[in-house]
Amino acid sequence: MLVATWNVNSIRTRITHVINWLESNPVDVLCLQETKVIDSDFPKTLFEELGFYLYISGQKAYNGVALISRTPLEDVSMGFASILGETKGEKFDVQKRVITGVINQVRIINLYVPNGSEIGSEKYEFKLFWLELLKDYLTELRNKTSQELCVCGDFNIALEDKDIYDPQGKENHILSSPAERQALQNVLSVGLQDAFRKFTTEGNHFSWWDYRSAGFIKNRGWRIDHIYLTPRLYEQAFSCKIDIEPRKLEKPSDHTPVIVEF
DNA sequence: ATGGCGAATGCAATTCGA
Repeated sequence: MLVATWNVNSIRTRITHVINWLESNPVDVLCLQETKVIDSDFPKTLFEELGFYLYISGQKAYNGVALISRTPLEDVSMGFASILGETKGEKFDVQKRVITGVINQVRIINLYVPNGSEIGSEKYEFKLFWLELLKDYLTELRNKTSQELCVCGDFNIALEDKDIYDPQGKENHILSSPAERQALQNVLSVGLQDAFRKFTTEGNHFSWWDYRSAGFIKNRGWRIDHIYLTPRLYEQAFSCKIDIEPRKLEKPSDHTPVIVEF
């Protein structure tokens, strides 16, 4: 089975790139982030014409996640509240950042982790708290089902220095501060491993490049889009790659897809 | 240190992303 994750930075702007990519990259499930559109305006038709099933959770202008699947998914749900209950999850679900569904007894979880803006800001504190809630969400799913988890998305965190083009001084930078890394490590402690790092240990592999200052041309990138797997699935994984080709196109997303095969 | 680029909103200029 092939599962991919891609922050498209607006599905309406990127629709042609995504459709073309799916035609040459026959994945079973594609996890999209930053669709930036309300559900009624999501461009479904082109996907449906290719035979895909769509599960979407969007909002106006910001955020938004979607699962594009070749076969129907089971037990689809949106947001933290669907798993953690209204009192714990509800106020966080105003921002559409979480969607999950099951295929072949594997639970795909598609996440758009908050960016955090600046260290110490209100949004930074929100990001750290959101990650605590994510741990509860994953713990609950681990405890109440025997499903293996495939946790995909834009995590907005570079976990190691080698995930940054120039890590010097980046401990004071959003996406790589010690508190963010610790928060993600805490999430992973529920029993998740980085599929990409099973196959590639060296640095200089990135999934996001800034539009500004010719970030991609200069390969000034960050690896912030990840696929994490529970142990049995991790054992079964036989490839995990970053496809930088879509980042070379006209009017690209600033992120590029990551694909796992298991 | 700052700003740079791109998208959405809504129709100019601002907010947000990472």
